[in-house]
Amino acid sequence: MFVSITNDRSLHPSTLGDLGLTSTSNAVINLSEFTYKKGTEVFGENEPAEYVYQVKTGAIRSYKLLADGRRQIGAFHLVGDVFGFENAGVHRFTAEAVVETTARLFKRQSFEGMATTDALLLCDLIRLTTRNLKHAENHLLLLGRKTAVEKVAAFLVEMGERNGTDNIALPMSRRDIADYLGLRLETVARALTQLKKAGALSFTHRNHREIILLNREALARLDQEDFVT
Amino acid sequence: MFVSITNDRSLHPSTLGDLGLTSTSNAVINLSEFTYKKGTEVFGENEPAEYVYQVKTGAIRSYKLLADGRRQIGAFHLVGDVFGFENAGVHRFTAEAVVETTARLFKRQSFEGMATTDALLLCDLIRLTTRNLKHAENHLLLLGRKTAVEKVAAFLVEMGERNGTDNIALPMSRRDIADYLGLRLETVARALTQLKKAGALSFTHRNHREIILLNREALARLDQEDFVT
DNA sequence: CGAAATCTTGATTGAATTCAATCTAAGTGG
DNA sequence: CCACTTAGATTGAATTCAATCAAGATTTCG
Repeated sequence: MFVSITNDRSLHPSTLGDLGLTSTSNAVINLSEFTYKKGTEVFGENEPAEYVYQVKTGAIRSYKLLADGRRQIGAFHLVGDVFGFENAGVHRFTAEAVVETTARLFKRQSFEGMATTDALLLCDLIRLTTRNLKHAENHLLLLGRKTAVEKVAAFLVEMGERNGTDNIALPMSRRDIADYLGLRLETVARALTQLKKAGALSFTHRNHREIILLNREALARLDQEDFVT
Repeated sequence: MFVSITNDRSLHPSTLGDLGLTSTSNAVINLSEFTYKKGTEVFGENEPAEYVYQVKTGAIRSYKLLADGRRQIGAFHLVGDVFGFENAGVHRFTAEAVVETTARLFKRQSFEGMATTDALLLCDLIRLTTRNLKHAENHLLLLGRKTAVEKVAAFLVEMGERNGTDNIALPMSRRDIADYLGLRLETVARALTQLKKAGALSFTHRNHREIILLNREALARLDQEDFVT
C-alpha cells in the first residue's frame, strides 16, 4: 500500500507471527514463495490485489507515475516487510524488485473470508494500515518542507534505523533514492558528497553499491528533526 | 490522522451513519458539540487522543512542524469529515480551526471498548484509515513530483470534488494552501493568476476569500493526472 | 476612518535541475 | 587476462523554477 511495514519485533509469535500479526486465526493459508528478478514487476497500479507479500530476501520499491513518466516512490520494502495488502481489491501503486528478491505470498481471499469473524486479526490489519499511514505522513513533511541535504540525511537515518545498524549497504540506485525523495539523481549524489565532507558518513568500500558508515549525531544535525512540543 | 475522511454518501444510514460508519453497534456514545474560534487548536501533536471529531461547520487544518517553523499541512477537514481518530493513543499532528468551526466529539474510549467485539465497526475503522492512507499517497506524488501550477490546479480540483460543485469558496488563506502544497504563498498567488489567464478559473467575487468558478477541463489539462495503465 | 491583515505583483536571488562530460565498477567475449 | 562495452555515479557549468525580498493594493475589522 505504497508504504512499508517495518519488521516489528515486539509482536507476539503466533501462527501469523511471521507476518507481523498477533491473531491466532488459522485462516491464513495458501503460502507460497516466489523470486523476482531485478527490475521485474510484482504487481501494477490498478491491478486486482490477489496476494499479500512479505519480503524474504532483497528489496521492493512501490511507486506511482505521472503521465509523462515522473515517478514518486512511496516506500522501499526491505526484508521482513509486509506489502501489497489492500482494503479495496485493487493495488494503488506499482511494486517492483530493486534487486533479485524472494517473497512469500499469502492469498488475499484468506483475509477476506475471516474478516468479519476474527476481530483480533482485524485489529492487526488496522495496526498495519496505521503504520503505513504514519510513514506516509512523515514522508509528506519530508517531501513538502525539507531541503535536498535534509532529505538525504533523513533517508540515511531511516535506512539505518530499519537496518538496526549504522553500517548500511543500499540496495537501490541513486535514481531510486531520488524518486523516493522527490529529487534528481545528481542532487542525491551531490548531497551524499556534502554529507561525507561534513563527516556525517563515510564509505567503507568505494565500489558502487557501497557500504556506508553513518555518523548518527552529525546526520541528526543535518536532518531537521520534526518539532515535538 | 493527518488526512481527511471525505463525506461518503454511499455509506448505509445507521446509528453511526453520521460518522460514516456502517456498524450498527450502540457503543458509540458521549456525543457532544464544541465550537472553535478561528485559529484555535483542537489538539496538538503528541497529545493523548481522547476524542474523535466530526466537522459540522467550518474547516480544520492538520499539520506537522519542523523545529525551525516550516509547516506541512497534511489535510483540510471540511464539513462532514471525521478526523482525530488514532490507533495509538497519541495524535500524530496538530489540528487547528481554519475559520470558526463547530465539531461533534466522540469519546475515544467508546471505540476501544468495543474494539475487540464488534468486527463490523473494525471494518469501518480499517476503511477510514485506508481512505486517509490513499489521500496521503496521492499527496506524496503531488508534493514530490508536481510543479507549482500543477499543485494548485490539483488542489482546486480536489476542493471542487469534495464540494460537489465547480463553485468553491475557499475557507483557508494563501499561506494555508501554500503549506498544504509545499509552496510559498506568493507562488500560490502567482499560480492562481496564471490559471485565471489560462481560463481554468474565474473569480465571481473579488473579495479576498473569493468564490472561484472552476473550468474542469482546463484544470485537468494543467494538473498532470496520475498515469493509469 | 485608520490600522492590521491578506493578497498580488515586481525584481532579484538561490537551490535544485538540466545538460554535458568524465569516472568507476562490473560485465563480456576474444 | 586484457580490451571493450555498458550501467551507474560523480562532478562541472548553465539554466530554470520557485523562493526571497520588497512594494503596493485590497480587504477586513476595530
